[in-house]
Amino acid sequence: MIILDYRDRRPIYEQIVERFQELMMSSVLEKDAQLPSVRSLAMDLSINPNTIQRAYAELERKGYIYSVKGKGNFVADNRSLKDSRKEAVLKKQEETAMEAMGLGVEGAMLKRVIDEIYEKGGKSDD
Amino acid sequence: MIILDYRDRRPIYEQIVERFQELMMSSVLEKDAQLPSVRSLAMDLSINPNTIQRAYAELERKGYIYSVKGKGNFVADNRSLKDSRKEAVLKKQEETAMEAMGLGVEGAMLKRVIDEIYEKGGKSDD
DNA sequence: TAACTGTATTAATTAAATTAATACAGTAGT
DNA sequence: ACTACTGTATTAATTTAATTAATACAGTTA
Repeated sequence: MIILDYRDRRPIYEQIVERFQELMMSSVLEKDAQLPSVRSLAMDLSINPNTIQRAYAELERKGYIYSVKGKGNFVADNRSLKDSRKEAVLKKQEETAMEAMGLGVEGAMLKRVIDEIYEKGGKSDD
Repeated sequence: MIILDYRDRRPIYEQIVERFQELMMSSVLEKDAQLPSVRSLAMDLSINPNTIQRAYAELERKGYIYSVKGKGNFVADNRSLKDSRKEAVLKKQEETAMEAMGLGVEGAMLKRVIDEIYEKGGKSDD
């Protein structure tokens, strides 16, 4: 479920946070699903439990999970988080378009990429 | 020309590298333009010259600049680098579209963002 | 009670970025 | 030749953050 990249210059706990966010935002992990326990995931990844603890604390701080002492960590209601994510994606789209324009890439080219992705995904919107 | 963000968790030298890359990819700095000297930029930013040295070494390694001992550092011929950047931007566009699709954002919405950016930029492509 | 779960805390270790202090070498102008 | 710039290289010290280690305490479940 989680794969660490030690060449990545970002800290381990951050990689873990991001990976779980992806799994939750893409609905692979759904509301109230239980995350691996701090100690078991630490064993799996061969790292210190404190590092998992830190990652989970971060996920909770951001509202992605909630924890119940003695029971475990669980995926939070993430509908509002998905909405935030949508906004962030649109901002990312703006940045991409800005840079593309600066490089002389035509807008039509970007649109073509979008069409390819959405066709593959089985969706059609226009 | 360069502004450092000390809250940014990325190292200073990396911020400097990225900022110069932006300036060169957007043609604000053109081929053979001279960069500030190692020592003067270090003074301006109130940091150690070694840090600038490292940033410039990185820029040279990546092919963005060339250095002439005794004279200074200069913007390299960056036509091929701009081509690489175009490819990277298209890849970024793919990722954005993938995530957007996963979140249920319609492709038409992404295209609308693109149109807005390109209109503002004075360009028209379709 | 045993075996899980999460949380908190403090200290030690590790790794990387940054600074500091030099030294050496090429260029340009006087 | 001298001065004042430029880049490059090197070594050590400092600083900061991530990670590990070792515990302790608390709630859950059977």
